[in-house]
Amino acid sequence: MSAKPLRQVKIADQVVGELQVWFRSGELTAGMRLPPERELAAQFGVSRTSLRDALRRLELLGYLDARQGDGTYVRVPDGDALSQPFRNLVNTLPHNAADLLEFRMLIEPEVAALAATRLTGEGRAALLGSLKRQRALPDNGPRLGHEDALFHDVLAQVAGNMVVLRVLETLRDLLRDVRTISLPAAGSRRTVSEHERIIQAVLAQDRDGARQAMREHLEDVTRTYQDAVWRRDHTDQLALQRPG
Amino acid sequence: MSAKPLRQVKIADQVVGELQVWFRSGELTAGMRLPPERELAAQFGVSRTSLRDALRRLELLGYLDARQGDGTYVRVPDGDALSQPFRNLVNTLPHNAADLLEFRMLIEPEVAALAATRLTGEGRAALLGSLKRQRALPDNGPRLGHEDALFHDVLAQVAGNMVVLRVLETLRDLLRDVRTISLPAAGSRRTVSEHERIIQAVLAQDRDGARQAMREHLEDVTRTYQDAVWRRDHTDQLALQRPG
DNA sequence: CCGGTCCAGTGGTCGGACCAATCGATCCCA
DNA sequence: TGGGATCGATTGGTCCGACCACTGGACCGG
Repeated sequence: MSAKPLRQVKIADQVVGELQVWFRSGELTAGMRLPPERELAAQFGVSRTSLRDALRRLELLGYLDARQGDGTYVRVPDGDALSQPFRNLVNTLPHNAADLLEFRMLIEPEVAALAATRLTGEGRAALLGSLKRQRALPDNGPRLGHEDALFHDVLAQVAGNMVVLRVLETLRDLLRDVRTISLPAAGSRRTVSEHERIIQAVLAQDRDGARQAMREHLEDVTRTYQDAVWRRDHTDQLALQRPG
Repeated sequence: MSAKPLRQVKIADQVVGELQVWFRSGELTAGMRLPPERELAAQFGVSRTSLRDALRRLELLGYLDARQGDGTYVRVPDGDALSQPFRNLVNTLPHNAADLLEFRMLIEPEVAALAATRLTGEGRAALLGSLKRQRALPDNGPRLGHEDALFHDVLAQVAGNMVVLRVLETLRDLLRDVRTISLPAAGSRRTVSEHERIIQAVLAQDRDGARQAMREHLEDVTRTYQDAVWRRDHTDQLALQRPG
């Protein structure tokens, strides 16, 4: 006679509910360590499987942080968790390099502009450190790609929006072909000098300058990439005709 | 000596990645049933535990629907499914809502600018149709939110970038509650007139004007939202002091 | 042709075992 | 005595095999 459950309530769901109640009671505050899984499972009267299921969900939503060999800690969800719908979306969508590149070109100049307005002492130090490491790089060495990614990451961090930071990371990951092709073609000297221009503008808190520098940098990367691809496709044709 | 892995990569994470590859290959379409868990686990060479872990994550994000006794089905996440797990997160932690609003403010002005440069006959018709419907709306009726979402969708469609379109859609879903707060506060007249200004700029293929109009519109929305929240929180305080 | 029954297959739950990472106490040596 | 290496207990991560709960469809009887 009562409402029929359209969806069988899973045990993990109930546990999630109980844990949320526990959270809201204020008894659990950020940084605290939860009891061990085996203990919690016994306490709730469920198997460790179901208990873990509940914990994983809360972890995915950013409320928990499980560390192997240590414990599970309470934390307050930040943009890291919120970025997941976007990351999954981009990862699931059919890959279209043009759309992804354009998307990045929409976002990142604004990120540079934001960074210029939100520069802190830490941010200044991080940017200078990145610049120093980039300058010390050997020409076209294998670490250029890594430092390049790191630079963009630091910049997004200075901008202070975790969601945007993670989304940009995902975009870069999906566009790694672009990087491996266009970076060597551009050469580390050119890349680093373009980065330097961006950094200088941010350090000067020149909002428009930072945006413009980043825009030109990305346009340059895109152009180099397209040229390199065009050249590769055409030399491939020639290579087939040559021995070796 | 090499980079230290800050986060141990879990098996379920890898499986999620492989499933995402499968998704975007187009081989899996909505409504399809996945192979049984036992079979999939064998196929990926992992235990059923880890495989289930991956499936549960994709289920939480709205990409899968598991039915006991039947099977696990592929689905395209609608706004509800996608935003529901995260809605609490947005509503209870203002910092997260701010990140999302800022993210939107980064993207959408550029989308408006893009739309202005890529306007086609179809796009013109769609925008005019949207404007007409918006004008015919009763003041603060229930359909205002719907038409508002539709307007932004049409605009992104005119801009012609599928990735950006879907990202903005997700953003709006996550911010749904924000909209229900700020829209009535602004009133439909003001909202529609701001939309109209954007549409006019796009129709005139005025790139900078469209960007600027959208930026001001979003700033207005954000300000209205913050005011409304501030007022709500403070009237809550007063309500506590009053009887009833 | 209809309705009920039964059964194979599927996701959900369980318990136990072992692996792997971490922390901290302990021990050893300079 | 101080510092560093070692080892063990603890904890989350993974695997396995079994069983439960539910569903859809085949089968059967009227």
